[in-house]
Amino acid sequence: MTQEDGAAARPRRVTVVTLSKLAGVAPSTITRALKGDPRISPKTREKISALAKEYGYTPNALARTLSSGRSGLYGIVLGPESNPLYSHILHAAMDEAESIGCRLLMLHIGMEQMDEKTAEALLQYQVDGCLITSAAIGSRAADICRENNVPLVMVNRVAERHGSFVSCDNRAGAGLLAKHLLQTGRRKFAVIRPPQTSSTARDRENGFTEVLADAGIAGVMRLNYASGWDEGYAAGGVLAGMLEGEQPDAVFALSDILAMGVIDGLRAAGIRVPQDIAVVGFDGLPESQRPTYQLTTVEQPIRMMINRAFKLLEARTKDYFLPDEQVSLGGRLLIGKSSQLT
Amino acid sequence: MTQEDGAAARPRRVTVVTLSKLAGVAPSTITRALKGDPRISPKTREKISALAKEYGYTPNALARTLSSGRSGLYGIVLGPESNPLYSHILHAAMDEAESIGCRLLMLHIGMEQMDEKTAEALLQYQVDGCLITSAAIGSRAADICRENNVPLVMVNRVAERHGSFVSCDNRAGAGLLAKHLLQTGRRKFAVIRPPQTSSTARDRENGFTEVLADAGIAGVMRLNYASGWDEGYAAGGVLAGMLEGEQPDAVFALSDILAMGVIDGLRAAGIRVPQDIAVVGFDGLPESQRPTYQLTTVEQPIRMMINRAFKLLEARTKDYFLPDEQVSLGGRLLIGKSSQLT
DNA sequence: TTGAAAGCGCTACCAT
DNA sequence: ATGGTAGCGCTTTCAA
Repeated sequence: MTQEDGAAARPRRVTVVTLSKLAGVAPSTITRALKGDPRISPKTREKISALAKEYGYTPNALARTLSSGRSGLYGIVLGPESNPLYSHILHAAMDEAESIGCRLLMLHIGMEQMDEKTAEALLQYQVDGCLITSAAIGSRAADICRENNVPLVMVNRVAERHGSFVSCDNRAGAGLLAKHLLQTGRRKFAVIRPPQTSSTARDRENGFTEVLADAGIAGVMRLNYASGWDEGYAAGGVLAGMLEGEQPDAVFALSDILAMGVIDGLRAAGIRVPQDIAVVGFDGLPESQRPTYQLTTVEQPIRMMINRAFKLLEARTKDYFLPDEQVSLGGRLLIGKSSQLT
Repeated sequence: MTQEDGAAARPRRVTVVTLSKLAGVAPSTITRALKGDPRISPKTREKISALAKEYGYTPNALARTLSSGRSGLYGIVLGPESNPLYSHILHAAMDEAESIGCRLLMLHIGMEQMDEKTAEALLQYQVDGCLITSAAIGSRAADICRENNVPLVMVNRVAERHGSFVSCDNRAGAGLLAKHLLQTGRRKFAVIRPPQTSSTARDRENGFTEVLADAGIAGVMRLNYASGWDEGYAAGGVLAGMLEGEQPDAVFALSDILAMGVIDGLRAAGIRVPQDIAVVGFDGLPESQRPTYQLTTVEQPIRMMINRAFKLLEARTKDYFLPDEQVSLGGRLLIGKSSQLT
């Protein structure tokens, strides 16, 4: 197919060759000048960058990838859209990507595992690495990545078998919540948790109950509910319907979005929060801090987590065989009116 | 750099050439066989696809793009993460992309305009087109796309000057809301709107007030508030503080997330919704249908909008010079308890 | 029905 | 300090 077909003969995009002819130098000189190679004379460099600007040259990232092996593209996999946490993670990732000059390929959203086909997209588009937040990765998909040296970093969930990850210190954070509830006089506890135990959920639950156990409290009620607002609301209704003697006076919902549902569910059934029951969550979503909730929770340092995750990824892009690295960052206890009134 | 450096000599990825040697045919035959070219004999085709499977061949999308011109990549630009609408749009777009076999490059999130640098990424990664939802595109960025024949389709906002777009019929939808409020006996109206008037906001506002005007109601109160929950909450407080005679008995918040804030703000100030004031929104977010809100609103047919948007994009990928096309889809009125009790 | 070869745009290497 | 050239992996003519 030549230039002459079609109604309008549109100008072909300007490439390094175009510029090289314009400047009367070799293509390689163009490349070097534009990427700031110190061996190029200031004069030549200036002439070339002037030309590049004038002709609106934009490098073709694909061609570059083909010859250099690096695409500047990172894959990202997000958890379900029903949890605002992932919107915030995505936003943080976008900002971080921009600051380090790379782009994000959206691969998957949802609770289900990332499938084989998605993993193949990682290869097809030659991503330099992939950020996995929450959604589990299928073993087949993980194999594909390993076989092809695509670095993977998990955020907000630990790698099941091996791999690098960045997480909030879920155990310690949950411990802070337990201590706070004990200090404010609560004695009868319930944990609302997702039925399938992710590492994150497990750590939060254990961190919570261990502190209680240390304080001599053993019997913690456990209720299984999927992790959305709707399920939390339903759980709130169930808690509200309990007999006087059975009803807990403090509830730890393993995520904020769940906790928000619990609060609404309790209130809809006439239970006062925090007077009758205190509710605490985990994540530190901005939504959970609205006046209607003022949720006591542990704030995950999302931006820092994302920053670290990209650092791990970048390092493994340069050297795939670096050993796995695990980063745990402390969360900050936010005390709101969902657990005490003053 | 040869294969021999590094600790482990990892196998080079299998390519068409690898397969061609294995099968004893030319590389072009591999390409043809794998893409189902009818000229290849069934026997050869089968042998080749068996080999491809056996050796785990994955085509390199970048190399393909370089020679064919099509990347199978679409850019996407989203509005601010504080509005769940965009999470739902993103999810719908992911599903649609999967069903047509392409991938999404996340370009920008937020209210600010998509900048020049982002537009350049469209060229660098040779995207086949770009979906713009809500965030305005800078004129410079639009120029870049036009000059380089990158098709653009807007969703949920009309193109300012020219360009294709898909939107919900905002005027008609808002009209439905007005009619409903009139039918349920409301007579004193307020519109809560964002200070900067987007086309979407304008259409909704006009569609609403025109129906009111037809019913002989002229004096509609207008309050300017940015479009998040927080601002809605503040607006609710302001409405609650109004004098008996001035207070409207029905409020149209131009988006659901804003309406949710308004409801919470009113209730926090002791105003009953819907008894004292009816509140309606626009979007049809799942969040707005929670028992705590049960918002009366107009549901945008998001999945269908996204489907149409991709169709427009695909068509313009094949022929950039197709005329602009505008699609408007009707929204569905959802009547909830935020506007009437029964 | 298949092969050969050119070329997409860029970079890296080896010369000079 | 700069030029020349091969090659990344795939597709697409043109030939056979």
